[in-house]
Amino acid sequence: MHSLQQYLGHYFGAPERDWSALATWFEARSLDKGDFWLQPHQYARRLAFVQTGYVRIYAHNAEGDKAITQWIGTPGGLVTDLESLIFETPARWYIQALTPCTLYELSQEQYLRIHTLVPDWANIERRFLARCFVHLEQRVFQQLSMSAEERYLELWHRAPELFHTVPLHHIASMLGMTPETLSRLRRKAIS
Amino acid sequence: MHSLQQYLGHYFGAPERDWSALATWFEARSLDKGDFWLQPHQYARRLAFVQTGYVRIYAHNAEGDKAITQWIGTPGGLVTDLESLIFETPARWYIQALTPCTLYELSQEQYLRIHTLVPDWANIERRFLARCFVHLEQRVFQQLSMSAEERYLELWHRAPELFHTVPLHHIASMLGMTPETLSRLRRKAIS
DNA sequence: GTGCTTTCTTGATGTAGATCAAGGCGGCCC
DNA sequence: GGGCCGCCTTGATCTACATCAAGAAAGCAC
Repeated sequence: MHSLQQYLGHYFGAPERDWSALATWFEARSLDKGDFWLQPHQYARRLAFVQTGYVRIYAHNAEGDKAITQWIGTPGGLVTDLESLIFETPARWYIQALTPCTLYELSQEQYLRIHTLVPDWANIERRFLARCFVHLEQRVFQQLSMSAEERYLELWHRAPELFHTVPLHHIASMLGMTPETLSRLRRKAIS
Repeated sequence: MHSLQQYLGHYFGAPERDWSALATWFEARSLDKGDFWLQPHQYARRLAFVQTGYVRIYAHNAEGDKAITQWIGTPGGLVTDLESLIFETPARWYIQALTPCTLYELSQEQYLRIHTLVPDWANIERRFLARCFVHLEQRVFQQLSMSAEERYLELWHRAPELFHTVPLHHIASMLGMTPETLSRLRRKAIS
């Protein structure tokens, strides 16, 4: 468990800076398991750092018969619907607590005023958004270049705690495979 | 064929603005078919708009035995290695001309000075980077939720000109399938 | 605790898409 | 123009992964 200030430093790429002033702008909030933090057609109007617990970001496929988990937010992670927040459009993602959660929320208005508090915010935000982009670029590349087994092993090494904290079928969905396939790959990896 | 100013307006989300001053900061450059605009371990130090021609952005898989096309840059599109440009790290992508190309280049130094020319550049750039992020988010979602055939049809509707301007095996790679599969899907779609 | 729901596993079978191999054809170089 | 090479297609075969179905185990409500 770390402090909000550490999360800010980590996410915005300046861990040595004093983020305490900005940290006071956030508000704590808790979610029960299953609660929705956001649903499609709402407007995001806020972002949040996960303090404890796990949330999944998902949407339905075009046919509407399957829920696709795009991402699982973990402690220290930031969650929002970026498109909705920045462009003030209706959200496209469900964001739902997979476990009881505590979050630190920042409203859109406060977010847009960070530059009055942090002089070089424009530069920090630029690097933050670029980091997010590069991360997704990497994910696209993985999906184009790796097998289901390789994707599973990569996640297992990067975030092993996920596998005993959230339902495995959501992990399978995020990795682009069925729960059965994930189950078999796990058995294979253990032996 | 459109002007650089139109590309700027389109990419930075302000088509009505007068971009002529910034446009003078760009330099024209041409590439022959097969030329590399960037290779891994170089530093990007610039970005470019494609005026005419097509470029592919690719990298080798972990085993090093396959080249994975991440993206094909088309006229009006912007190409760079964002991570290398923003964080001044060695590039990870090859960027290569698939056809003879003309580009408009902007150096990293000029890029970092745009804010002196465009007062609300911070906001424009923020929206630009967020747009890029959302675009990749959509791509990840497509790969998680759509079949090879659906991905092919989606690209065919969105960018049909690609299919008669660049080698199909690069398109197949970008779509996450083999050239044989793309060939069979094309035949199926025609009939 | 009892019952119900959700999750996970396992096996049997099906299939989308990969791989392997070969041939045609068009562009391009000399 | 002849020859070569890159590209695309086609067929045969293979396999990674999906689907379908069932049962065990664990969590949760009451």
